[in-house]
Formats: sequence, structure tokens, C-alpha cells
Amino acid sequence: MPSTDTRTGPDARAVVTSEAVLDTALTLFAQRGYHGTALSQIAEILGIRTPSLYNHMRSKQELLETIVRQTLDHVLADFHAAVKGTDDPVVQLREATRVYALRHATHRREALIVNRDTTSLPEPALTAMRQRRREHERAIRSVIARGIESGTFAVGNAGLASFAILEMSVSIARWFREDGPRTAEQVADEYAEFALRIVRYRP
Amino acid sequence: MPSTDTRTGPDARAVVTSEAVLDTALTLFAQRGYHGTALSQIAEILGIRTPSLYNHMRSKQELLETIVRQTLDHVLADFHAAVKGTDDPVVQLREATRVYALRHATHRREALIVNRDTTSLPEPALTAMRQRRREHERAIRSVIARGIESGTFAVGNAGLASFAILEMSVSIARWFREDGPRTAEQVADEYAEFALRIVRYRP
DNA sequence: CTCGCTCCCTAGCGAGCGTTAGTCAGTGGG
DNA sequence: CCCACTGACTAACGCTCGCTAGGGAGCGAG
Repeated sequence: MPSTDTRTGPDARAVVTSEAVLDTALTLFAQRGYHGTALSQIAEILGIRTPSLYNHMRSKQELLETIVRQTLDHVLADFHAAVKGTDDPVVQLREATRVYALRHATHRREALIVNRDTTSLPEPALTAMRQRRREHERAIRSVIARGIESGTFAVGNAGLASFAILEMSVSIARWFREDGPRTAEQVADEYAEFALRIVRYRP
Repeated sequence: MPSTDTRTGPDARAVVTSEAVLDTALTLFAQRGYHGTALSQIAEILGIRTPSLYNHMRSKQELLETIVRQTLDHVLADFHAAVKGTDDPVVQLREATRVYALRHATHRREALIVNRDTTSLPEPALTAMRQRRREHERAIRSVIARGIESGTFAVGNAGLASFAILEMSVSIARWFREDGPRTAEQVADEYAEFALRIVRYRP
């Protein structure tokens, strides 16, 4: 949440941090998209004029790049932590899906921006970010492939299954509400179960 | 594909139809997003100047609205045709998923635009389009709910499952290639099978 | 007290946007 | 043959965009 000054009145003067700028950008980019958001809108919410934003950031593009890079790094870190403890494809796929789904429920704005606006990044950032996503997808795919090899999973094509699992999780960011009937953890558990069903793991 | 004049040379004069404008908009909106696309880019591809576009359309917004409305209408028509012949939830869910997935493979550009840029529509079109999507989602959900009631499906929550099934299908538009290893029909069949697995239908 | 730093402000630049108005060349039908 | 229509053009509009320059108020440290 943007931390503005507590003073009010005619000569109230907002005091803004770079975290507040990033947070507001997060909200607006998620709502209207990167190209659909003007810096003036970010500034207005923070209670300052547009040029003052430049005390806290270098450019609009840098804002987007920061958001995307941080998010993808977290996703990869989540994944590696999730699969670390075991070699069992069942546990690995369940855990990898669970943390991925959980992140999309708890960090909805970041997820929406990454999925909608990554392509608006300039090169070379675009290629770097695409590579991070591919890395994650390939890792999931190889977990499924090992499960197929060992006869634990029964699915025609590991690639198709990995796409389906990843993208159904991404969608959580679109509909999940914190004040809804289910907690983020409950939803993540359900989706982890869906993932195992897709690869037809029968306990 | 844009149908331009066959003449070439220094004084070649492009001749453009409104279908060609829509088609080019489809390609660019899908590639760069609605806000990320300028009319000048559409005009350049068609080989005309920007103002000439107005001989074939009313506004940029109208282009987007046409794309979204047509696509969602086709999705709903697909669905109703798919479930018409039977009351069996298994067949209905498989067919509904199959035609939805198939459309996302064969009409990738439309699907990408609907999913990314629907929120850029002005009211009241936005509400109308959201309602069409909800209608579709609710219809899928009720198929699943009937399957649960009859004991054919075993899944905790029909809503969660319907979201997962719909959104994994949407993702096809992101990776499918016509010249890839699988045909659109094959992919659609696989995803229809995934849908039944998610609701744990055991043949 | 005062110096220097932080961070806001106003003013303004240059570019690009979607859109309108008005013009003119080519084409097909009477 | 000519006239109306189609569909391109140039010119220009008002607006918004991201961003820069330069100035000044408030605050903490010495």
C-alpha cells in the first residue's frame, strides 16, 4: 500500500517512497495493463505530480522490468525449494504445482502483469524473461517425463500436460479473492490435486 | 489476410477492404495488445495512410469491440451446439471442452485479444462482454455440477474445476503452432481428456 | 544557526496519438 | 462522354504521453 504523509489540510505535502511507487504501479498495471496506464495516474494516486515520480524511479519501463524480473525469480526459487527434498515425481509435481498456484493466489497483481505485459519489455530484457519462463516450464515437463518413464504417470505427452497444468494455475490470479470462500492454501491444494489428475496418477 | 492491390511500381495505389483492416488489427492487437498498437501501424501494413483507415471503420475502439463480440458469440454458439445432442455430463463436458480448445487453437489471435484486452472496452460494452463470458462459465459449471450429483464425477468444487478447465484451454492460444507436431484436433481431443481427468471421470 | 540533502513543485519540450476536414484521382454505369 | 461514387490523399486539430530542467521549501546534522 502507498505510504503517504499523514498531514492533511491545504498545504499537505505527500511523502512517497520508491516502494510506494512500485506498489501503485503494480496495482494499476494489473488493472489496466502497462500501455493502458499513464504515469500521471500513478502520481495522482500517490498525491504527487508526475515529474516527482522521477525521484523514485528511472523510467516507466524500468518499473515493468523490475516487477517482471522479481516475480519470475520468485517463481523459480519457489520451484527449486519445492522439489528439493525428494526425487519422487508425484511429490515433486504436487509441490511444484502447489507453490506455483499459491503464488498466483497471493500475488495476483504480479501474476497478471507478467502474463499480460511481459511482451512489452524491450530487448534484451524480453529474451531474458522468456528464458526464465521456459526454464520453469521445462523443469515441470521433466518431472512429468520422469513420472511417465517410471510408469507412475499415464499421459500421452509431457509437454501438453505441463502447459495445461501451468496455465490453469495462472488463471487463479484472475478470479481469486482474499475474502472469498476458500483460502489461498485451499485453492493451491486443490490445483495440486488437479495436476496429479491430469497426469493420471492413481494413489 | 490483407487484400491489397496487385499493381506495383512507384504509383501503386493500395485498395483495402474493411475485412483486411479487421484482419490486420487482429494480428497486431494479438501481437502488441490493443493499447500497444497504433492505427499508423495497421495502416502501414495495409500500405495506406492512417486517415484512410476511416473509410473502413468508425474508430479504433469499434475494431476491438467487433473482435471481442464476434469471438464470444462464436464461443457460445460452439458450446450450445456441442451440448445439444445429449444430457450425459461426460459427453457434454468432453464436447464442450473440445470445441473450446479447438477454437483457441484455430483462432489464436482472437483468443489472445479477448483474454488480454477485453478490459480495455468502454462501458457498456465491457459489462455486456463480461456477461457473455460468465454465461459460458456458468454453463460449464452446471454440467460439472450435474455430473457430481449423479455420482459420475468426483471433484470437490464445480466452480474451481470449471475455471481450471476453461483457463488451461485458453492457454492453447499462447503456444499452439499450425506447423507444430500436433493438429488442432489432436490437441483439442487431449484437452477434452484432461477435463474429464480433472473431474475424475473413470471410464 | 546554517549548510546540504531530500523531494516536492512549475514550466515546458518533442513526439505521437486518434480523429476530422477537405481535396482529388481513378472507375464503372447511364 | 460524363457524372457520381469510392477510396485514397494532405493538412491539421487537440490532446496526452514520457521525460527533463530548474527552483525552492523543509529537515536533520554539524
